[in-house]
Amino acid sequence: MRAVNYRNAFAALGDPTRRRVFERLAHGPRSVGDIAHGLPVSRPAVSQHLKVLKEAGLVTGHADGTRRVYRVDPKGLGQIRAWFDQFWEGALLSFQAEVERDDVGAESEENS
Amino acid sequence: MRAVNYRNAFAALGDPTRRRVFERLAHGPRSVGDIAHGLPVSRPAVSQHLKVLKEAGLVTGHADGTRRVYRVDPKGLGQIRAWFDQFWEGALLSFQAEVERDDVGAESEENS
DNA sequence: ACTTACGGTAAGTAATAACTTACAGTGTGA
DNA sequence: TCACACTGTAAGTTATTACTTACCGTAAGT
Repeated sequence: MRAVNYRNAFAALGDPTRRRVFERLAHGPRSVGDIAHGLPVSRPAVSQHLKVLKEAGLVTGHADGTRRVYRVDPKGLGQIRAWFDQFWEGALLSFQAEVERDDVGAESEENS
Repeated sequence: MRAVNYRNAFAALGDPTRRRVFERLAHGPRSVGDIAHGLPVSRPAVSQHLKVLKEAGLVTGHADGTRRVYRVDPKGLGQIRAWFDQFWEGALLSFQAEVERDDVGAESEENS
């Protein structure tokens, strides 16, 4: 059995196409062919993405006739959110503490 | 000017080592060598990870003597959170309409 | 039973990226 | 100025992975 942690979830959502698949599912349950229709990849590719998303605990799938209907799994979503929230608070706090200590008004550094 | 979207952020946090670097920064600003000390990768690897995190808008870096001190960028964090929240609500609502599942309590597994 | 629709899996390929060592650049102290 | 400490970058290697086509199993309609 897979880990179903935020670890895999982040890796899963890291891929653009896979994130696209996930976003479609957020609008409601959909079949595989339905998801693939409109995406620039083949249906097998979508199946593989769904497999990864499922193992990451982000989606669940159940049979409906010959179709496979997938939907977002709120449990997996909650795990990422939990990890992120712990982060959000901690990082924000330690940042605000810095701001108050010495003035950090200059955010001039940008990447190339 | 870079996109600084949640897109790059997810890809950035997808890598375990890079996420490790990011987590260290959440405890407070640190120098590159400080981050690398204790990680199973070389210092140049950490530098490369920091570059990716910076381009993803997740961290910022400023010079302090010969050291480079990095810290978490709350702006980048906020962008992911915004994307995630929009998702969280929408997906959860359309799902809760169907069934009432249990919450996000189950989190115990580890791997590798 | 036959045919069709739908989707998961196998196998193979090509692009990405995470890592290494070697080197260059910059700031600090004697 | 010389030596040292710290870090970013270059170049190269290796493992991962996202994608393709081909195939197989299963469910529904005729």
